[in-house]
Amino acid sequence: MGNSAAAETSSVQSVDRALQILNILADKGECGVTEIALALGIHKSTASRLLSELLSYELVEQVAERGRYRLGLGLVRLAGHVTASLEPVSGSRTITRALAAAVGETVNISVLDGNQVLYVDQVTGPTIVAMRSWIGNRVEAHCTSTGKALTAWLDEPARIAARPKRWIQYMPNTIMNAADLESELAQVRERGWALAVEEMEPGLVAIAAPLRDPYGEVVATLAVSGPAYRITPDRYEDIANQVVEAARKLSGKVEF
Amino acid sequence: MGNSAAAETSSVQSVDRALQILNILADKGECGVTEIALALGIHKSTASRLLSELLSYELVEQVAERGRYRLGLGLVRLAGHVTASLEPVSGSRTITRALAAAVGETVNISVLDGNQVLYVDQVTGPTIVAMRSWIGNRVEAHCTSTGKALTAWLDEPARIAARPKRWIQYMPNTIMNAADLESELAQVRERGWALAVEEMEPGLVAIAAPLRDPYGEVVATLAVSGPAYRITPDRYEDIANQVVEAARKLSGKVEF
DNA sequence: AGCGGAGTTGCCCATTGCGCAACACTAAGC
DNA sequence: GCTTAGTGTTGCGCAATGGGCAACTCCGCT
Repeated sequence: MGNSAAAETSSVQSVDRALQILNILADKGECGVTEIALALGIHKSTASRLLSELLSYELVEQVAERGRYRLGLGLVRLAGHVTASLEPVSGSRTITRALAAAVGETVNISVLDGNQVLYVDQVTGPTIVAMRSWIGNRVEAHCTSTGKALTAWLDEPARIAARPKRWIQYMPNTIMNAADLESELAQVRERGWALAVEEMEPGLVAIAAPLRDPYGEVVATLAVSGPAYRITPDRYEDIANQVVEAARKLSGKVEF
Repeated sequence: MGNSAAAETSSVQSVDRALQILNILADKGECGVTEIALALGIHKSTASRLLSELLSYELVEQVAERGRYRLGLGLVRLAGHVTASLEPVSGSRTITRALAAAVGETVNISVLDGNQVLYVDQVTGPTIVAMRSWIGNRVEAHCTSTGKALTAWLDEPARIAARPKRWIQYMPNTIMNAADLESELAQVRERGWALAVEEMEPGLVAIAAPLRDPYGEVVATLAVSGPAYRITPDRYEDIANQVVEAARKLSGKVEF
């Protein structure tokens, strides 16, 4: 009880426990030592020592002296290295910047994480700021253009696994059943790009194209997003063509 | 040799080693098992088992089967929870969004990390996208408005520690010595806000104000950034006033 | 085909992680 | 102000686990 499936195959129990603590804190936000000990089925002195180790690397932090724990900024620093390593080879960032400049909207790159979209890179609208950004947050795959582009080319079992557990009506336009979603994904495959118009949030329009590895597998997506009053229907085709072209250029450069 | 200072006070050696592996991968990008074992002074079978554990939680990933390792997307997911927990209390995000809408430029929140600025939150220009973003990347503190706002109110030893190890001339406007930096920080304290005009990157202008905890300590900054052709000198005062006002509102809400 | 090196895994032993007990600290109730 | 209950921390000793060794598989190079 309280042990993950990973624990069943664990070869280093104490490391496994420490990493489970990180997941518990991710789920609950903040936790006390005793609470974590109970969740893991270990003694509170054990939990305290594991937390102390994580604390020394700043993967967790204490809300107050001798108080509850939460995830720490050390994770943000490490994650920054992940996004740095995701950056395509020299010159590729110019493709996403050029696209952002040409279209005048935000451009991002995402990967599929279970049944959700995980944002891993972003270039804001016409901007000169060279700061790399990436987004740890994620949204449901079925009601975003990136999610549709990520799942459209999966085989059927994988597409079914990527469907939401519950169909929530975020917006009047939100897709609410499997048949409509499959129909939508068929259109994505036919066109080569995905569209989402006010399905997740009022006024938000996004157009996405797949990024493929050398084997042709879809490993990420490239997307443009902006407000509906700027990305009007008459611009969809043109923006889509630009996204698809940029995605084609990037597909030979990005590896995940 | 190969052991961190933390290892000297470590109470869980194997967890300590696993976390050192993460730092090694952050530094080197990619590593083999044998390389990591040598760096840590442990047997390669030990390194392999520790990596296997990190792999099962996706904190690392293998570039190829039986190949080299690098940091994994599991870190991005965990870090996303950190930024979620950094989000100010209900309603506060409206302050940064309102500021972004009013000024028409990108707004971000940063903290000081050694002698660099670590970006922890960002709202892009007038946008409807509700996705939270944060930036694991960091830049030198002395040549950004956020860095100046973060360090201006430190005591002298801390300000000296926050100076760059080497004064690199990124731009003609870049501050290149301690005296000029101290003078600039004195102005920041006097005005209550910091300015950086093309010091880090061509065309980039940023204005930042400190975010204080209930004890008045500067714990983060709020900044607006954009291109020089839009953020012209005649707009500095007005933007600064809006940033200071938004920072004042946020200071009672943000805790780190 | 042979060699060298990297990564993996079974096994056994010594070291380390862990539970126990005791302590320090804090908040709540009277 | 005192008492009680609960939380988090730490010294200690023991047994369970982590880790080194050896052997294996796999792959690239000659």
